[in-house]
Amino acid sequence: MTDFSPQYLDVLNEEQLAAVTHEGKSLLILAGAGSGKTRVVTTKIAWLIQHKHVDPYSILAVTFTKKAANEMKERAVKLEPKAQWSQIRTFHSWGAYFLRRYADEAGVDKNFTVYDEDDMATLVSKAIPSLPKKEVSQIVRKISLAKDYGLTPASKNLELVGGDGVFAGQYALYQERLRSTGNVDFGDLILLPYLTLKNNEALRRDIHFRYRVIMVDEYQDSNIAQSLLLQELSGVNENAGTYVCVVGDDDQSIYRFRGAEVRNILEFKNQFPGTDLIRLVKNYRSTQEILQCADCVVSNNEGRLGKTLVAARGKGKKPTLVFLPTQDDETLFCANLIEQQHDKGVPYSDWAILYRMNAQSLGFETTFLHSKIPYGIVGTLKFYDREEIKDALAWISFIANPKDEVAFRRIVNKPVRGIGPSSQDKIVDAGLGEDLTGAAKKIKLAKKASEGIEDFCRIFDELSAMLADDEDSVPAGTSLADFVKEVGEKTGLKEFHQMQDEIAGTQKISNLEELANSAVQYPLSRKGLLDFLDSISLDRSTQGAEEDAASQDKVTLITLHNTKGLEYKRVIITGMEYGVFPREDKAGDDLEEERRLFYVGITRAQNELYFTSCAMRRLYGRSNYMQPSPFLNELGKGNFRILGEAPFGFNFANGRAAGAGAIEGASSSAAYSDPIAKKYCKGAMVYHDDWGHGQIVHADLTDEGEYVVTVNFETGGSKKFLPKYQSSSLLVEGT
DNA sequence: GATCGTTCTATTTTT
DNA sequence: TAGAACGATC
Repeated sequence: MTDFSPQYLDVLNEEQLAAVTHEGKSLLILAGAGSGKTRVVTTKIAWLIQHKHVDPYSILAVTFTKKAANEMKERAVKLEPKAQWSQIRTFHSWGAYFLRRYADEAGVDKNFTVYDEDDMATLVSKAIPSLPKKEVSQIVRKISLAKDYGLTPASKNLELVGGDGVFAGQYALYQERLRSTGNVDFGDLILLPYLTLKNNEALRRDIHFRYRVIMVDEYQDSNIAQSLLLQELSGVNENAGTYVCVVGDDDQSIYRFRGAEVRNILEFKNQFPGTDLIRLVKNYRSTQEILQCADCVVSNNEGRLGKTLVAARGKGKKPTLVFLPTQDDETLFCANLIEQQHDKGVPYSDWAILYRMNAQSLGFETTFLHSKIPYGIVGTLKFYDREEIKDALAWISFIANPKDEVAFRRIVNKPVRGIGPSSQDKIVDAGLGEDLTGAAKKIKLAKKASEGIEDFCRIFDELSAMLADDEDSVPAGTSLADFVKEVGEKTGLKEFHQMQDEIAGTQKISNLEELANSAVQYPLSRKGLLDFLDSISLDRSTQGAEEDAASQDKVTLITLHNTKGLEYKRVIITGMEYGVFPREDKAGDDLEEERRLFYVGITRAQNELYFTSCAMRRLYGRSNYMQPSPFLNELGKGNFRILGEAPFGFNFANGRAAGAGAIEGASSSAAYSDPIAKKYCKGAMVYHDDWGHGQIVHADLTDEGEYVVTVNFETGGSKKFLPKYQSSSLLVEGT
């Protein structure tokens, strides 16, 4: 490799280059939507290794989603193969890595698995008996939030998450019970590394010695605990000299309700003194018209650092706001629009339908099914949330860590082995904090139950015996898939779910097979099993759904939240009504977050953007008169055109609303102000040097924002022209 | 432990 | 409206 070959720097714009080559204490990159931030981060990693001779091993780059982490790693390695030695992973998977490596220091079992919210609920209801289910899930939410805020049961300010003295006690009981299982929950993956580092100076030194560069992507989505962890990791308050670079967009922070704290990004420069700020505002994704709307909307927010995106692409087509009578008209309008464009060669996969609530997808599904428009929904029933998958995973988790009370309870009596809740309680009480199979064998149970336990333990032993203790003794030609398959067979789960399949026509068996297949890349060992479980619990994403839509030419139905990081050629943001978006209980900071969500939605669109708003909508089985979303008034004067009739009394700064019933295919009546467009308008008769006489039957803008017309010639042919470049060969007659 | 009828409730969800 | 959740019953 040549010592100096940064051709990859040539493709960067000025700000991107400045961000890549920045040196100093720390850097905050404010990266607007579509501004090429992944390119900047990956190039920076490559540049540091190649040009600044930073040891790749000493670079840590964290993101929030597995998908983003994979993409970042892949692109960085492409630029600089040595980046494969850097740690590029999600915050939580780094936490899992840290906790396994320093399990003793952190006080967890090396073989821990990660509890999700359901598991947490089971634990809460066992740690605090006789609580109604509703309260249990409330407590779980509060505990999760507390951990996101970096709060322990002993923390003074639990009221930050709405917790009082009672809650502190409940949190403590849960925590005690959780520790006795040896497992961790999601919050622990951040909070425990933070606490461990904070209380262990020697370990902290080691870590500071190891990580010299730390980068965090999507920093606007970080929570307090993550910010605290970053401070300990980097040793910023101890002058450890680590270079910290965070990238984010305060305008795209949409996970406040889950503990994300915009203030992390707003106050970064205070936490990391000497921080430089670079803004990336050149947008390579959307047309100028779309970005204008986005900017107008988000400038209504007060709590922001402020930036205005600049379109690198053409002006484009004005977004369209469509007023419709009912939600059924809304789905029909979308279907017609998509179908109409499809007839003209626009693939279904160009389109995404965005909505605030999952419930809104239903109407679109029905209509699309009816119209035979292929669609895919992002983010519904997740694979790993399915009953049969959870059952199999509970068995696998229990074999990894037989102290796992939650997994034990889930599987011990499924299929029925005569071990009811009271027997389960007896076993768990006797064996809290130890191998529960051992405890189960020791204590005295009813005849039926003890026979069941014998059976259960036999299965456990047989399955455990399949796994190699160390990597060297893994038999050739095997994989963890063999084990997962055997879990289905031996435990009776397969038989159990086969019955369900026959009764309800479900896909449980094939789901179990799919689970086994996904384990094929892991070795048949204890380590392989833990890696497999980690890969599952740390990637609960709606994997594949987006790629699926593109590869199979489907319309994407998706919640606004789920669109973050994605882009589509044509976007329809639906349900633009007060009460739906924004919800009517939103005010202050919450309203600003809703507005950011709108901003995220708008900036997903590359070429075309539509908003739909209904005068009437069924909500919770009731029909309601709706007011247009106040956000529509924030789109900015003249930044969009209107189809349909705005509800009475709703005046737009923007002005003109088309007459009643004027709902039509959006591209057919475009009013372009450009003189060329005026001249070559729809209906005009033209003469072409080569093709003869004809008429303009259609006028539109291309993806690049160029004015394009379709001409039908007397000879029968039809052809598209860009008049801007054809003014001499394509003549308008009668002028 | 399964099934049926009644009652209640109702965002968003990277890990 | 629709689903989950709970209690009563077999």
